[in-house]
Parts: sequence; structure tokens; C-alpha cells
Amino acid sequence: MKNITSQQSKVLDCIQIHIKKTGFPPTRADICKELGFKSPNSAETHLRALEKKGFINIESGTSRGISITNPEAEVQEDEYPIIGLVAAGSPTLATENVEKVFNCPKGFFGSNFDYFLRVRGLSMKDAGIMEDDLIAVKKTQDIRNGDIVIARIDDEVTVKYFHRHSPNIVHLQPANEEFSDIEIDLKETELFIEGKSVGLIREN
Amino acid sequence: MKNITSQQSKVLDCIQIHIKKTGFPPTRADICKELGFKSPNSAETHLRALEKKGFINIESGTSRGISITNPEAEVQEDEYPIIGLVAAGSPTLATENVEKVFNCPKGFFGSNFDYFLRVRGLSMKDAGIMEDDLIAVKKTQDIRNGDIVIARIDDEVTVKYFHRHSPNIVHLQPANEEFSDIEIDLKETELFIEGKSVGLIREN
DNA sequence: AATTATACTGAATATATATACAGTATAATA
DNA sequence: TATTATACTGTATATATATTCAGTATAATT
Repeated sequence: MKNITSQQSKVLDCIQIHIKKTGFPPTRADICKELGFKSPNSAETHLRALEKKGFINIESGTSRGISITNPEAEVQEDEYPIIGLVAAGSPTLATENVEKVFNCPKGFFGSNFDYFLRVRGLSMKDAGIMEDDLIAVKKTQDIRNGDIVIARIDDEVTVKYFHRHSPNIVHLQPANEEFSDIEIDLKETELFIEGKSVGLIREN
Repeated sequence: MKNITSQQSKVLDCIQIHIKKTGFPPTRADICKELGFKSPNSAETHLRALEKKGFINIESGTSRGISITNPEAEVQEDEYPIIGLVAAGSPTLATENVEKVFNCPKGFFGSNFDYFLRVRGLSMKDAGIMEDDLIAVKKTQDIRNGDIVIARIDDEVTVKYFHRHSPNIVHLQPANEEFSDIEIDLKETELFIEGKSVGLIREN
């Protein structure tokens, strides 16, 4: 996305405003009227420049065939799958585990994420994570001590605090007195980190 | 909004899909192509029917001048204020207490709500409500025993479980051993119920 | 010094598009 | 029974619209 000139920016604004106001994009003539141009070619050349720079897309031979390339600045809602926390067995993101999809704006929790995990059990109760809560999971290996991770040990999926104080020993710590720490020797046991929690949603 | 026929519904869907896909509404010909009509007048009459019933608006003499009257059915994101839990003094929803606004689709938590409350303290810790969490508050007086309410006693705002087992005695119960019940005699003390919690959001 | 991008006017035109008119047919309503 | 709504085909056309071509002028690059 290259830099935009002052006039091109006005034209881009004009398009956005027209769509918001009327529901459909402007014609060349509409733009001229709005911005005071006397020739439709003034609008045309600006549109071509905006297209070349990647701000808009022009459908050739189509009336009002202008679409704004980057609606990121706008709403951008997306569907995220809700995955049931399967006790054992199948891999986490398998299709059969998708409970339903949940509409949530992108970047709702500041950072991006990949899916929601439906919480089972109360092992993270003291971290305010309750049964049936939805954890927003970001698939990443960039984990720091104290992060809440979604981990897989021997096909069992669990949500815990992550702590690693020596190279081969990882502690998966619950937030509930009734549960005890899981200590994992990476030389003996395989640990797969699915991702980490970046947010939480609870529906009452 | 009158009832819609099956064919008209298809045409309406077609318009919505076209806008979503291309960024601009379809022409009569586009609709024909999509739905298999052989005459542009087929689309035209359906459009007129949809306009008459209030589902769409048609800008006369304008190419692709179709706009959908009720975009409610679509995404419908809205801005909700985040209110800081003020310890004492000013009324809760006063403008000076608005921390910022938060974009969230309407009906995100199943039911509607009015604002987000930023949680201070850990009095509801065992209910999984932690410091800095955002509680989705629905302003209502329709409270049942066990609901999490936002209550005001003498200008102090608090979040607690609501219990009323006799007509004049209300218990506001925390979810934390370190806090004790608040018993309110409605004949002596004024209790104002701001609303109840319908959901929760946590940003990690 | 030559080229390219920006920023316009003005005119011309092929075609994309809305829209009216003429029919046919069926189901619902008054 | 007459009327209206629905659901189409098919043709025609005025005009809305994209788009090209011919210019003029200034600022920014190469």
C-alpha cells in the first residue's frame, strides 16, 4: 500500500461516505459533483490511481463497480469455531469437535486468535476460568512463564499455567487447591503446546 | 414489515450475497443470472414487491440503486461504553465515568445489554469474576435469586449475588470467603438495582 | 533534459442498466 | 365473480455510466 495524495484521499473518503449513506458506490459523475470536478475524467484518473496503489478495486464495464480493498478499518467480524475440550482421544481441532461457530470481531482481545475452547472442569477456577467459559485460543509457540496455555499430553488436552525454570522441566500449574501440579520431564514425556489463552467470554 | 414470499426471499438473499461478495448491489440482469430468470422484468417485479413491503429501497433512475432497509439482520456491531466501578459518589452511568467504548456485536451474550462494567476488587472471585474483567450489564429490574446484580447502596456501587427470601430482606452475597454478606432491610436502607450481569469478557 | 505522476477540462461513445409495455398463467382475496 | 398479488417470458428504449481520446499545466523523479 503506497502513499496516497491529498486529492486521492478525498476521493477515497467520498466513496466510503457514499457507500455508507446510500448503500452503493458512487459513479464518476457522483464523485465530480461531490468534489466539484467538471469532468468525469477527473474522477476516473483518481480512481485509476487509487486502484494502482491498491486502495480500491474497479470492476471493468460495471456501473458503480468500485469496492474498497481494505475494509479492515471497518468492522470485520468473523466466525470462530468453538471446540469442546475433549478429555482424551482425538486431536483438538478436528471437525467433529466443533460445537458451533461464534461470531466475534477480529482482534476482539487485542491480539488475533484462532478458536474458542469450551472449558470443562474447574482446575483453573482461581484464575477466574469457570466451567463452560469460552477461552480465546491463539495458536502459538511463543509462551512465557505465567501464560495460560492449552497443552496436550498423551492426547489429553488441558488448560494450565505454564512454568519452565529449567530447560527440560515444565510445570503445568492449575489454579485450584484441589488439583496438583503436573511436572513434565521433556526428555521422557512429549508435551505439545496447542497455544495460549488471549481472552475469555462468559455467557450468563 | 409484511410477510415475504419464498421467491422474494431468494431475491433478497441474492442482493445481500452480491453486496457481501462484490461490495455493490446487483443489477436486474445480475439477479436473473443468479436465480435463473430469463427476463429482467422478473427481477424488476420482485424488487418492486420487496420495496412495497419495506425490505429494500430503490433509488429511481440509478444503476444498482438498491439498498437493504433493514441491515439489522446482518452484522450489527455496536459501541458499548465501559464504565469504571466508582467506589462512591457520582451516578454510575455518568459520562465522566466512561473509560472508553468497546466494539461488540449486539446480542453477543444471547440477550441485549447496555454497558460494560470494569470490575474492581475480588469480591466475586469464586464466581470467576476477576479484577479488570468486563461485565456486560443489562439494565433491568427483572432479578431472580442467584442472579449477579449491579447494586447501588448509598451511592456505592457493588457487584454481588442477589438473594431475597423474605419481602423486605435482601442479601447481597459475595463469592469470596474474605468478604461477608451484606444484609439489607429495605425498610431502612434504600437499595437500587442497576441491572444484572449477562456476560463477561476478559482480555489477557 | 526527459519522463512520469498528479490534477484537471471537455467532448465523444459504446454499452450497461433501469424501466415501461405487452403478454401468459396460477393462486389468493374480496 | 371480479380483483389483486404472485411469478414469469420477451421486446424495446431512454438514459445512466464507464471509458477512451485530446488537451493543458505543474510538480516530482530519473
